[in-house]
Amino acid sequence: MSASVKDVALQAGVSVGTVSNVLNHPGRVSPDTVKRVQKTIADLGFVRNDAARQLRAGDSRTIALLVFDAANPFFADLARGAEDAATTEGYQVIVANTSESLERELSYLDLFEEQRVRGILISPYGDVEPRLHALKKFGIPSILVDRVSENQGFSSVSVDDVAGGSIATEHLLQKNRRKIAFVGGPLDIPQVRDRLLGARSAMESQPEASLIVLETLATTVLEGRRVGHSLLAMDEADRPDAIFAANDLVALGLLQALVAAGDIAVPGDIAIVGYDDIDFATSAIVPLTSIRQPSALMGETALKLLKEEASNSGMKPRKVVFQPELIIRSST
Amino acid sequence: MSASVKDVALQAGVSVGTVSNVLNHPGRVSPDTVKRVQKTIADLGFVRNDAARQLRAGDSRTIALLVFDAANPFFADLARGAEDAATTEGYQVIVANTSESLERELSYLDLFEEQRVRGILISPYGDVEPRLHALKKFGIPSILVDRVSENQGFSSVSVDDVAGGSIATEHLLQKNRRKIAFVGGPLDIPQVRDRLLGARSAMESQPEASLIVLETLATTVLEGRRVGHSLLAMDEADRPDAIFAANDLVALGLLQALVAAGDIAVPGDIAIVGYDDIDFATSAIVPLTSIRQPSALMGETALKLLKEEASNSGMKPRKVVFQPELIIRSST
DNA sequence: ACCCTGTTTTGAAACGATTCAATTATGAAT
DNA sequence: ATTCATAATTGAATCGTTTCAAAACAGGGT
Repeated sequence: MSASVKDVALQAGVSVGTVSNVLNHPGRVSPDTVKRVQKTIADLGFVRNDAARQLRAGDSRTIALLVFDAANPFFADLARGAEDAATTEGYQVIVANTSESLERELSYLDLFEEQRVRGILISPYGDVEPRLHALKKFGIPSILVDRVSENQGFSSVSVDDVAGGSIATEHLLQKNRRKIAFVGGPLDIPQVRDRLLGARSAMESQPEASLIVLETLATTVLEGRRVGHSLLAMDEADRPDAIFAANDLVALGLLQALVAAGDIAVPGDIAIVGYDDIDFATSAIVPLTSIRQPSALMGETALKLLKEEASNSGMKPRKVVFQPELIIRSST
Repeated sequence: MSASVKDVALQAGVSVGTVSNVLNHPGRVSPDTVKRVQKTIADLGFVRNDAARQLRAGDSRTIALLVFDAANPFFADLARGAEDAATTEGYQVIVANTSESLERELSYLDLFEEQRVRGILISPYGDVEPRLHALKKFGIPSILVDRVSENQGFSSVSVDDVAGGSIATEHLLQKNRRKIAFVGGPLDIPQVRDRLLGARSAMESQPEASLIVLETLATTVLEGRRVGHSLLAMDEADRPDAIFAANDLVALGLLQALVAAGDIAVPGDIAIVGYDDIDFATSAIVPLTSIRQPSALMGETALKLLKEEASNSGMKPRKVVFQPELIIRSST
């Protein structure tokens, strides 16, 4: 159907080897020949078949980025960072979204293995380290983003979530809040767990303060709204006077539910801190205090680590940890 | 390095053809043999090489989705719709983001051509129809999303942006606003142009009302904020009393700038209508009136159209147009 | 025994690039 | 003229699958 390297060779009066060289090592070919072959390529509309290229050459230019919630702007920013870095490095990034399904997560990993991608950037949802180990043995390195390796087996780029949780909670305590609720989940997601852990450790400095945990099924706006409504239904005396939300989406959902009702003031009755500092936190109904993570920089860093690991498979895992930053706005 | 179909064949005591059949047409192979081969595959950790598969079989299972702003939740929703549909159809979607760069847009199209993807879903940024035509001739169909084909050459899934613009503007007029500003850009993006067109046509019913256009460089929160500040700097008498923003991101940016200043009330002094009805519109500082598009459904529909076109290349282009819906909230 | 009809299985021939050892051209130096 | 070193070109072998015509097998029915 479409022209192959052989057709080009025939038409240009050279051998297939020369055509391939024009494509991949133009320096080895005389300038005249390069020009002639390129003209023929244009005339015939030849387009190199990447499957054949990859089969023979053995290396892919594609890097996969696997996240569990592409709707979260935090991941969109992270992806952009990775993509920008990839473009300058000559790689291509494909983004896949598992929508918080372990099944999909594994099935995408299978796919990437069949495709022999050059490497994987993953913000894991389930317990995939064993699978990633197998991939590594197979020759496909992974970098964990927004999470550290459980057993030091992988390089990672993350933010100190324990510190973040602690900063957020300290801030609330400092504002004289004493009945704090942590809203987020599921709790087996490490990011969520660590943020909670940080919150707990901050609580220790204030023995008379209490922390309750309201677990959600996902860290989404919808779940936040759900919890918000359940807070409205609560007896006023029992209500917390502050909330630390596991991420901004949950925080925004809470805000929607609480503020829409009109009889709960933020931060008057309840102060709220979110996490991620997404763009929309600024323009929220009550501009949201949040913990900022350098999302694009994280994506960029992860890609660079991966690049090194891909070209030098014997490397020791490295761990880059960024520090989170408290951004104070009206919600506290 | 890794086991091939030949290794499996050898180890299992069958021919390579049989191994391939176990993989692709298990019905043709006796149950015993299937079981034996599958065990060997597991033992050897064989993973099919997709490049080889695609080279020989000639067809790819991959569909590309190319958008110009992955940070816009509208596109994230659209992508999710397409992904979900793809999974059930046995396809895989890879998402690529051009960040509003024509150069990147073309370079991704080149890449997809080399990869012989099964088809392309694209929300075009620049004038890519000629390029898409070439791809079609080459055997790669495209579906336009969120935009119709200029010359009827391609199937498309879109929302009637002219109607949307008109609905939004009528709503403002009905609220007795007479000095309306359209904020968005660049104006050569068809979506923006059409929304403006709709606004203009709605204006005709109110000759004494005026429409000014404040063009932005991109439809982002940042640009919205920039325009917002320039409005603040304006003489109060000259200020518009209503804004129709080309999308919700711009509207949220405007809100941030206007409301933060404190001396402009929304909707008191200026009413605002956005476009897309993203999740965050609800939880905005002033919940945003917006024009809703069925984003996930659009993605799903686009994928289905593509699937049909991929298996039957002679099809006439079809055009699916959804109707936009006005969602009224506090900002008007 | 033999024929016939399905089922299974086989294995060589693609697919379209890249690679690399071998060959040929080029031209400067003697 | 001849030699030699270097540059440019060749083309067969290879990557790991799938395909498909042909061969082998199984098991009734006569």
